[in-house]
Amino acid sequence: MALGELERAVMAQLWAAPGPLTVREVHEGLERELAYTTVMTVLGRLAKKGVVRQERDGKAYRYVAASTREQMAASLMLDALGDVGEDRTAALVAFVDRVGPEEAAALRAALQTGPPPPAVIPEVPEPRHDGEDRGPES
Amino acid sequence: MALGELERAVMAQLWAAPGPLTVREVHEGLERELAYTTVMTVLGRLAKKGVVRQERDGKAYRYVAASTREQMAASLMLDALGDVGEDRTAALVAFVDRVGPEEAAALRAALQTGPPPPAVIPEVPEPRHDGEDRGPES
DNA sequence: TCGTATGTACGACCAAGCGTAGTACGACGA
DNA sequence: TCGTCGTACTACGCTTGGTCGTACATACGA
Repeated sequence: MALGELERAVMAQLWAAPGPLTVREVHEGLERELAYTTVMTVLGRLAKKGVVRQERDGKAYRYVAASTREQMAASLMLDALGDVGEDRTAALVAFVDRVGPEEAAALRAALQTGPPPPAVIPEVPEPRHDGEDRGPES
Repeated sequence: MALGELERAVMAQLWAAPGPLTVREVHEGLERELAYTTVMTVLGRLAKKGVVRQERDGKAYRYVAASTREQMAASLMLDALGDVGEDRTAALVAFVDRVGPEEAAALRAALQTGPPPPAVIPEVPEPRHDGEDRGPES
């Protein structure tokens, strides 16, 4: 589910906003000069894809991103990792081998707060949940 | 640089093979019934994208993947991570929060063999290079 | 030498997705 | 009633990926 250029710009608007935005607000927030209907079409398509939600507000709609920017990035990373098929380990090695030191530190920290290295793979693959409320896990 | 369905199938063939393959070999290795020229076109397009290399072999070409499956997956993961913009840390947290225990273990191991946690972020963001030979870094 | 098999180069067609926008139509306030 | 705001629907051009066909070169056996 790759987004196009304009779609990404629109998502950036939604992510940057403190709350749901109307089409008009997104339209005015964009750098480019675009027709109002163009933004509306894009928002409609994003809604159809499930990456944004429409909320009725009087006669207008307000749009809000269905998941955070970080969650979406994580999903894309998972997808990329899934493409590799079997040997995910090697892919992860190649990955950490190419991230910068800041990212490596972030990974280390995130892994420390996680569960201790399991001696045996537990039954349930996901022991803890705290930020998992994305809807369309297709 | 996302690949299509057929393109991924062709890449799977190339990755599974011990060495460079001719168009004919890829064609015969594919599950689907396709015209020979279809496979040739796809290989040509992959070559134009830089994900496969052509090597002359007599009158025929042989095709080989430009990078390993794991490197390509790592690249895609880096791309996804780059999309997030600023707060890569949060994205990485969300990522490790959703990988399975095996992947977490692989990440831990990879991070241990890596450089020690820097006390201060150095000037150059990428202090070490060892597996960085992908060509078209556009 | 000629036909056939093998390969490559190039062009073409179609479907889907994205960027862009216009038009039609309903609700609402001046 | 009329202009404004907002939505719904349609449309068109471009790019990309899947799928081939045709043309052309070349090697090889009859």
